[in-house]
Amino acid sequence: MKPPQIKAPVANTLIRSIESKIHQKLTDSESLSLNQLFLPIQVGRKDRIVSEGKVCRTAYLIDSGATHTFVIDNNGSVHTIQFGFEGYWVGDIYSFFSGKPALFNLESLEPARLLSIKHDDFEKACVQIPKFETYWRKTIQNGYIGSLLRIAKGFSDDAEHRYLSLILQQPDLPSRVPQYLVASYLGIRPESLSRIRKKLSGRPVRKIS
Amino acid sequence: MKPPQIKAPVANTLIRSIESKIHQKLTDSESLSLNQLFLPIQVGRKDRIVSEGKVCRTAYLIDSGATHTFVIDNNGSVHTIQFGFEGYWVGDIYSFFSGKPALFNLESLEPARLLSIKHDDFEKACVQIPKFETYWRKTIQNGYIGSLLRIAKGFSDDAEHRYLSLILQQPDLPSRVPQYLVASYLGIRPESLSRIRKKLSGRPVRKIS
DNA sequence: CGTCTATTTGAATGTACTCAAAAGCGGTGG
DNA sequence: CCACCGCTTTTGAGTACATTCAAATAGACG
Repeated sequence: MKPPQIKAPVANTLIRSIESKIHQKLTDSESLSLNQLFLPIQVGRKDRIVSEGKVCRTAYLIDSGATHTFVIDNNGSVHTIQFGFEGYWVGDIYSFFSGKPALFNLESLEPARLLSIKHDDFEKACVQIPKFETYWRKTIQNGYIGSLLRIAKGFSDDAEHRYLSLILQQPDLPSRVPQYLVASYLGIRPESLSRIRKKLSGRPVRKIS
Repeated sequence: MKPPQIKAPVANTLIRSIESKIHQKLTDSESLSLNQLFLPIQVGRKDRIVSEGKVCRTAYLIDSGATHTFVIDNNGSVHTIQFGFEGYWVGDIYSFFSGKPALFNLESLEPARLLSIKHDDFEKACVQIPKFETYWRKTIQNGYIGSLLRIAKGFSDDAEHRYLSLILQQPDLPSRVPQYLVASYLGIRPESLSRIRKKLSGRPVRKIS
């Protein structure tokens, strides 16, 4: 529950992420200030980072590793909202900003290094470093657009097409994420994804020798 | 294509929207500056405001009326991304910020009055009036959270439950939006929604046994 | 190696879809 | 005022895709 803190300096994943998104360099002073506000943490495999129903006023930028954000429905089924990889912001944005109980769960899929920032420090960063605020606005705008597109695609395409366009966009996803979670992201059952893959491969995956 | 401009002063829908969201009052000077950046426009019924594939660097705050944002898939079917009512921001956020062709279409459902702002003026507003920037960040954060929730709900619930929770949240929606568009929002065909409604109406809320 | 989890496969079921047509509703003009 | 027209909603019959339940197989890890 309480991940060990790391003493090592903040990786420049954060700085690189900001500079590439706002197309500007940060001054050394700005980088230093930001580094002081972020705290690197290390998590293991399948560690729960945020739990639905509990307040979490920390946001995380993934330095390395992978995570998934999900909800659990009345039947106990997992539904993946988002996978996170290097450079992704994860956490429960609702709880982070409102201070109310989180809507989603966040877990690591593999050992991961996260750059964490508390809400108060986040607000400070926005005030002290305007470039950071700009960076955040762009980040969240992109996230919003992405989720709208996902809604649109979810309607237009059947599961097979959704799977194909997913692995087209993120070819390494199947190798980093178990298949049943990919299914939960696509909104189908693991069995259905298995059948879709079988159909796409044209023959039983296993019996070719 | 080119809606008539209105000479009347900007309604205080904008000011009220900002003040209620940031929990602060605007000064007269701030209100005045904002009013100068927004241009009210009037559109009729079923007027196209933004078209997929065309750049639209204007955003709209609905003063009165209703809109819908949608995509059209390969089969020519309409899929509703969002309905807009009084106080909602509408437009293609992707095109607005990136300057690239819009991903979505925007149409009025009934005659509507919109407060429009061009991208350049939007940027000015963010710089000149920090409260506006805060307001915008909260607005877009809420939009993002809402779309994530919609994705989550879309998975967990079947069409009947999605319909029920929709009319629970927005009871007046069926009276303002044609049923086939409600269906397109729920991700089902009009025939299916008709059957769902029939089933729900045919079944008493509480069966006497 | 054995255990646990993940994936695959089979068979029956169900929900929403397609295609087709009828009925309802609202507005307009004769 | 009524007849007609276009659009929306309803209904019917057959179909497709994904689900559920159940079980076998494959893989990962200690």
